[in-house]
Amino acid sequence: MAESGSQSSESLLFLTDEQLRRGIEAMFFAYRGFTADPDRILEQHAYGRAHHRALHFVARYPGTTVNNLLDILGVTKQSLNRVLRALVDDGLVDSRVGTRDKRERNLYLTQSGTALEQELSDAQRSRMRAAYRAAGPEAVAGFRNVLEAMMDPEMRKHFSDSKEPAR
Amino acid sequence: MAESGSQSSESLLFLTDEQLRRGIEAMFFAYRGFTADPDRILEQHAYGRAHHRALHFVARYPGTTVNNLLDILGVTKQSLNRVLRALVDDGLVDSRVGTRDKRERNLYLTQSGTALEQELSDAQRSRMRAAYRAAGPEAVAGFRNVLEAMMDPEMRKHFSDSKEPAR
DNA sequence: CATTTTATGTCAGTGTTGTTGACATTCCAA
DNA sequence: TTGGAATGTCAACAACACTGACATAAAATG
Repeated sequence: MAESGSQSSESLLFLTDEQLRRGIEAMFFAYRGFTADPDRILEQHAYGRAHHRALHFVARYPGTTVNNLLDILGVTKQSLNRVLRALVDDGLVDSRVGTRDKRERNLYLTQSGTALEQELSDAQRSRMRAAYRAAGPEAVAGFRNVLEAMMDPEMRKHFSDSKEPAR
Repeated sequence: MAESGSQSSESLLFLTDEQLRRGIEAMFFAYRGFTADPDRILEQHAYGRAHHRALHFVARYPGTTVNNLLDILGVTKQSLNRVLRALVDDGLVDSRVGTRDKRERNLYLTQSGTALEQELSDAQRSRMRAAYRAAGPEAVAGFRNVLEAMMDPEMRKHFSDSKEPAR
């Protein structure tokens, strides 16, 4: 991938504290933009980012268990449970007792859950698409490579597995 | 900047929802990694991310005013005030009545404030540097371009101005 | 000079999201 | 049958955001 430039990695990778600081601030400001659109939608439904994250990963892994979500989201079960309960009570998430292991709950989005997840997802994808277009194709690969390198290693599996999952 | 690839932008910028979803998850997981190291340090000092952000931008703009910080951080004055008061009370930030305009407060880091900010900054820069090194120089430019395009336009000024500020 | 606006600080109340700790239930597995 | 895993729930608490209201000082404006 890449390495199409004329200069070697070493000569370009002299990183001043100033350059790193700019990268840090870019993450800060960009993450605000990244969450801004979904936040506005969530507000209308009296939900927060925690609900968005739950909806996202239930949509991503239909039938996932609570424990799997806990691992991905990195919060306590009490915290996740509060959020999931609200979504289940409101009829956005269906929590079915596991067939193989009846202690587990398999989580699915209902029709209205799918609808909200789509609405949130569309908004977030729209901004991501615009940013990708503005930055250009090479930037997209670089963006993802830096982000992946910035993750905690344990999290990388959630990101790396199923490179292009069954579609 | 870039465009050194052999394919045109258009052919590479066919973005599937799947690719966009991966970008979204990359942001989510990477931001967690991005804040993980400072969070651990802050915990020991009974501070949170809000304190880190305040320290960062006071260090970045010594003598800045409360109003300017409010604009950058995008929180309410009550929220910022709580954080600033703690930092001032603990002797990490010096709040001096403005000379030109006495309504304003000019904010500076004290010696111990500088020390903590350095500690936090070092940790965060260290991870950023590692990510940059792992991803390579082309990735760095792409990373920053995508992030900048993802920001809300109003925020871009805080990021773009003083490209390489007086050093 | 009087009035208004601006910058800041503060108090009270509320909501979301996270945390610990404790305890109950269900059920797989040794 | 006992132990432990998976889940759910209750209570309490903390960080960090919010709104609304009010106070003070000083600049700006008429």
